[in-house]
Amino acid sequence: MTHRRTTQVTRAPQTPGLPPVPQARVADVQRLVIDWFSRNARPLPWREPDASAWSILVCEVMSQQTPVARVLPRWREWMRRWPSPADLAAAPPSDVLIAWDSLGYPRRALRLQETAAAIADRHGNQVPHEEDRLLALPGVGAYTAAAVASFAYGRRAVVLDVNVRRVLGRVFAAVEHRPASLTAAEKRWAGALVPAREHVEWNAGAMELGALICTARNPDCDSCPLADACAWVAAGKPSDPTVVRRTQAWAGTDRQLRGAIMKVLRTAHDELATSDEEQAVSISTHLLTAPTAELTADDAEALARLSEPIRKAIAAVRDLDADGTRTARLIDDLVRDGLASRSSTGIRLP
DNA sequence: TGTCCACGTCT
DNA sequence: AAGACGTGGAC
Repeated sequence: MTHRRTTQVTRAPQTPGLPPVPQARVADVQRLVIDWFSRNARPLPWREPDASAWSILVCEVMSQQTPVARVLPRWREWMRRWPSPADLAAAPPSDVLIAWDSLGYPRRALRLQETAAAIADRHGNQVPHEEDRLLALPGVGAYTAAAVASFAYGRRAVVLDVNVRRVLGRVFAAVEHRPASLTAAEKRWAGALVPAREHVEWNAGAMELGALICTARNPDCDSCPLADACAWVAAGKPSDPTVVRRTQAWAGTDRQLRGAIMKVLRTAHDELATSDEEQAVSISTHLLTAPTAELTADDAEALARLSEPIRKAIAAVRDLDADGTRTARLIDDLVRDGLASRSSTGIRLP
């Protein structure tokens, strides 16, 4: 501990629920996080010094909503195939969606390709440095723009994801969670905590701490470098009764069924793309949407000609919607949103 | 086995 | 500005 006066506070604006923080505490916490990160950072490829800004942007978009372990193999494949934005912009969307695999939220893949085209066309194939220009790219919001500015270009940015918000909230405000929506006031408050130097290490370290130690459910405070400095620990780790954990409905939702339809299209395209014929990669809409009772012997033969993975993917769709009416409607939506396209013989990836 | 969880962007 | 958006692994 420093022996500076602990009554000295930052110039952070007064923010409801977010206390002013003594400067000395801030300096201690910054040092602890940065030192911890230097010893405990996972050796991820996008953290290598030679990682391109493009590779970092791709990683950040993939990592939205998705754990590192699932991102890693797809990110490697993407970087091998599309090492620059222009490479991705030139790829067929079907290849992009297949390479996205089951990362989830396939719209992110399409937006990433739109972003690649924008960078190739308007930014000389170079990922922009400025947060406001990054923010203008499709699929890039406040978090991703700040993360790229910080991690790819070393700019002093306020990187606030749910991990950082949770760590800062616990350490400085003794609260278990932050409310769902990120306000401008909270961003200003957090911005006052970003050090003038080593801000990249601070940003990355706070995220890493939130991901590995200061987790939402079972924080490993025994291993935490901030345990002695943590207001939440000092307060006895109070749980916040106002926090309602949202449990998204999943079973029976359109999202679930859409995912199953997309899996059919990916599987079919991947396995059947041996010729240029539309027919080869299309799946008869009828096989997906006909009520089970109306499937004919011809339909059964058509199914039998397909490979087992495709049949299983189709069966998954039919299990979720034996009636076929929802499937038909969702296929319309997918086509409208550019995730699928119609051909003379059925439905396929765009 | 299922239930819970992750949590940024867009509209 | 609350809700939609996908998936698989942890518990």
